[in-house]
Amino acid sequence: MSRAEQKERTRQAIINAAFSQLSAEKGFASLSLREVTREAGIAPTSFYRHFADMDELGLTLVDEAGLMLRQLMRQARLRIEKNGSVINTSVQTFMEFVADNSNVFRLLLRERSGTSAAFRAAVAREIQHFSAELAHYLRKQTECSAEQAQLQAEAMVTLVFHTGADALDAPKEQYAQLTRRTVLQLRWLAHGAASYGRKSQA
Amino acid sequence: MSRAEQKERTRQAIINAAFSQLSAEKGFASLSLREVTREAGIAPTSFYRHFADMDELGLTLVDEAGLMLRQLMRQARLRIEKNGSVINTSVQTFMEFVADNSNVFRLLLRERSGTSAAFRAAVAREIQHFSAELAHYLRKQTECSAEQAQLQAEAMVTLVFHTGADALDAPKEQYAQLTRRTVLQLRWLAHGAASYGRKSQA
DNA sequence: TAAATTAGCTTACAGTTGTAAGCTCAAAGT
DNA sequence: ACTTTGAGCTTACAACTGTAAGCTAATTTA
Repeated sequence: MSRAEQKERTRQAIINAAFSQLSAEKGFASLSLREVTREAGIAPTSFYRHFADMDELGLTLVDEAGLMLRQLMRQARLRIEKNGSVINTSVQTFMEFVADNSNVFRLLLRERSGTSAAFRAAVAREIQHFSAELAHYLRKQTECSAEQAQLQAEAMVTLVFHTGADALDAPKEQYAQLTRRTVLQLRWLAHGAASYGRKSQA
Repeated sequence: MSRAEQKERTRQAIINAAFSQLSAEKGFASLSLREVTREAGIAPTSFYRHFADMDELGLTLVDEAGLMLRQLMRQARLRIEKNGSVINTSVQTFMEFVADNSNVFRLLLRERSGTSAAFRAAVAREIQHFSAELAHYLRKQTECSAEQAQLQAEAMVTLVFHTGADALDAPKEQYAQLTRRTVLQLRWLAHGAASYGRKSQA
């Protein structure tokens, strides 16, 4: 095995260890370098061969999470093309993502309002991509100004994220209801933006 | 000074010390008992005369924050009666609260998705009160079912909270724009809920 | 007035943390 | 074949954490 190959392998081991230690009870802030390296199977000080400090690891995790979000969008896009209903399919897909990758979603959710400005900015950027894609769809479906579409998309993402957060603490039996409620909220928003915008082109 | 009086005084000193150590860079989780007692002017172990552990202190802080939220609502109510515009006045009032009590708002914002289930529940309860009051107003203004009003209120609170979070990282010059955008989102929501609900009484 | 209570103190300990210094030894470069 | 590089190791240290044990002194109660 080549040297670079091995290095990349332990790097991934560190990342995986970090992700696996995140949970409902443990956020990134309370992760310790020693615990992570212990799980990754290396000595504490070897950590520095890969990351300058825990913050650098954290930003890497956020990037990976953002990547997953983008994959999620791709998946949603496919399902929308088959299904047609943008709102319903999107929310459904997102809820599945939250259920299947709760640790990843929790990371984004927490660091969005966390104690590191760099983390907050990183998460905000990832969510921004997400909203921009949604805004693109909205413009295709309902014709309106780019600014309006963006504002509407941001509101929708905010509502969906919030529902995702609720889902983390709710039993699975409630997912359907949570989804239903959110879909209704989004429909109101879409409906209101369309008709209200027609009256006054703000 | 009576004994109970003095005790209450240092209890408040602890609470104040804790609040003052919260900041953009430091969340409740990274508060240390020793630091808090140092600022409160007592010995570390004296802490236990007032709280069983840091969690108990934290829940107290959340309660105090909820109290401030309720005061905020009362203030908003007064201003609405004079001003008339529910949405605009509410958002305005809320943004002032965030600006003037950013540490308090940050506490709620963070612990809402924090690592302690008890904290999350406590924050959720406070926000629930907030939404319920708003729902009450919505029912008076636009007639609709209680369930619809509640759902609409929750969406509005979610959007306003999110804007508050954005405001924490934004320069004050942007507050006006943030407010304007949010008001627009809320109007869409209100408008959509009214007209969409008329078509299909969900 | 004598006894009981208790807020706050001092001292102490065991555990954890991040990270500096320097070694080993296998892969990569020349 | 010889040298250089560098991933991972061991050891070590200073800083900090929460909290247990027990004392002091002042208020409260009997």
